[in-house]
Amino acid sequence: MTDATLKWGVERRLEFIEFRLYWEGGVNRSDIIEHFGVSVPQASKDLTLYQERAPMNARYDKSARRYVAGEGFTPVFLRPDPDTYLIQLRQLAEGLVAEGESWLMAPPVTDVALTPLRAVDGAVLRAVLAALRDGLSVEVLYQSMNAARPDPAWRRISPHAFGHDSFRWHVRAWCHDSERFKDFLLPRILAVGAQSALGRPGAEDAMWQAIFDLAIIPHPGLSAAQQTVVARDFGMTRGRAVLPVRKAMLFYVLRRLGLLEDARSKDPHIQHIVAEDPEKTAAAWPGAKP
Amino acid sequence: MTDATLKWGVERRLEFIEFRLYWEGGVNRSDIIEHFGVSVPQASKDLTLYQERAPMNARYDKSARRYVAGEGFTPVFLRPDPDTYLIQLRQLAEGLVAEGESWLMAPPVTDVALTPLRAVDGAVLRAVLAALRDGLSVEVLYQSMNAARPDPAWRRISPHAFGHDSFRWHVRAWCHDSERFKDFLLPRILAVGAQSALGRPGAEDAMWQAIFDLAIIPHPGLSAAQQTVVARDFGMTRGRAVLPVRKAMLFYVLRRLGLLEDARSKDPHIQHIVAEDPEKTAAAWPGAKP
DNA sequence: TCTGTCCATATACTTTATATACCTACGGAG
DNA sequence: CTCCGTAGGTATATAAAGTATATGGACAGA
Repeated sequence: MTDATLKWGVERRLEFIEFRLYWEGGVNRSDIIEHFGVSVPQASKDLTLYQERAPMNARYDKSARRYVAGEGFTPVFLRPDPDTYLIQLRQLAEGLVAEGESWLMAPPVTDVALTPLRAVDGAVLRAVLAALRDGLSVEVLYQSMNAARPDPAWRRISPHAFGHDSFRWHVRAWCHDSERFKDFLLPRILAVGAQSALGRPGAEDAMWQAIFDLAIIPHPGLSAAQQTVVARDFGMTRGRAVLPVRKAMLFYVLRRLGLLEDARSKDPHIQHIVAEDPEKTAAAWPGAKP
Repeated sequence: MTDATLKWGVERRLEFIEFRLYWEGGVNRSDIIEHFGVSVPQASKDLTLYQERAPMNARYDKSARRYVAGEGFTPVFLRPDPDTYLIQLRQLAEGLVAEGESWLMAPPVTDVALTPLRAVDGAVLRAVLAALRDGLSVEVLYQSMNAARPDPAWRRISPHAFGHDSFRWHVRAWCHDSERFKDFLLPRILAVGAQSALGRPGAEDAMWQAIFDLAIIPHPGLSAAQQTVVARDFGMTRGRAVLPVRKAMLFYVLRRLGLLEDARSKDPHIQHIVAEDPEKTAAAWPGAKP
């Protein structure tokens, strides 16, 4: 029993073996050889080592000629969390990783409704990250939706945080021109210029720092049984859930949940939830955003 | 010049060095030691090797005591794709990976509007994947939203594909009870039972196989300049974009894009796009879905 | 100037992995 | 039923990778 700590590379291979056993039902010696480029004997050794470390998890099926997951499988090298699988499936479906790099051997046919748009420029992202990291401001050529500025214009921003509206990436930054904290869509930053001194630190961004507790309940138009199901879907306790949301992000959360307009007047079979207090909710976000 | 092919583990470390240089601006020997658990001399060797393989990319800043990215940085071990960074940032912000496992050293403050719900049961996912992979049906205890079945009930399904509505995971399956192809929400499958023979293959799922070409245009209520910006946001050419969508996924795509109700009557500053042909679009999806 | 912290490198040693070879067990084609 | 082909296991010698330990240089800050 070598209880010694394993090398990083070996541990990755054992993790791979476990992943395949757990989620794909089985693993082959050749899988390891292909994925990690190791030799035949080394792959055999890895399988032997895995069986030492996790005795009941792998069982050789002579007929199928591969290792299959044992009955009382208890993961040792990875969390038995469905997310470890579903993240990879989603990335594969969205084309973010190549088939060969993924740990999924035989992924199911998968469709993702509306893969996020990916039009961020690498140089832009690097420059914004650098400014944020170093506590500086940076000039950006920004395409605003503001009717007063139809063409892209240079402005100086002091970025302090990133936000994702489940569709696109934003930068939260102090705008030196309008002297306000604002959201800037990363794909609308067309070019970057020079760095200089910081405008205002993120700690002063009141809308970013303030949290609004968004209370949601099942749509009252649903039957009692249906409301129970919706409550379970959204992890509600006693028929309500409270989501703490930054005020700067509230618009995006409400849009996502379909709560921008009057949710109670929508078809409850489409719009499953409503805001508990629509007026307070509507008052919490200050007008339309980009 | 050793042009030999590198070992998997070494290549991962060089990739890590490149990632840190490119996205975080610099890398330390100790970063490598901490992340991969190698010795001090080995980390030095890796840095030397990286400089051999990618001559202009790393430059030692004696003052800052770390390697920083060179001027004409040209990635060798990874794609200069912003997604490689943003995926990790998002996973970190959603708590899907631990801070230590991530390759991000100093991630910016990040907020994600509404992290996806994660209530899928591991055993359920494994059983559904197994049935799908082996071409079998499986019994599931399903909590329907159907008013006729308020309580969870056992039914048999033959799964053939996965779908993600950008919020939750679904399984597309033949339902043996209602004798139709349907969507089943993974979090609403409470338990799984025995496998048996396949009902109908996925090839016969007409709504899944059929593609609807969803044409979108900028909201006509926007100014011409704003419409141009929106067109750019959505990757439109000549003011329109066509998204090929499976009919089974159309409901989710339309809901996501805010096109379920009459988009033209909404505030164009919130609802940026509309369907080019709303009637054809409305006709393409058959009524409300779960 | 001294100290602590980075980085680089040299030597001897240990561990890991490869190449090559040979063995067993199973399923299907002839 | 025998003969392949394939998938898995193992043994030995050798090459490669990595460790432990020690030495030295450069720089920032006290």
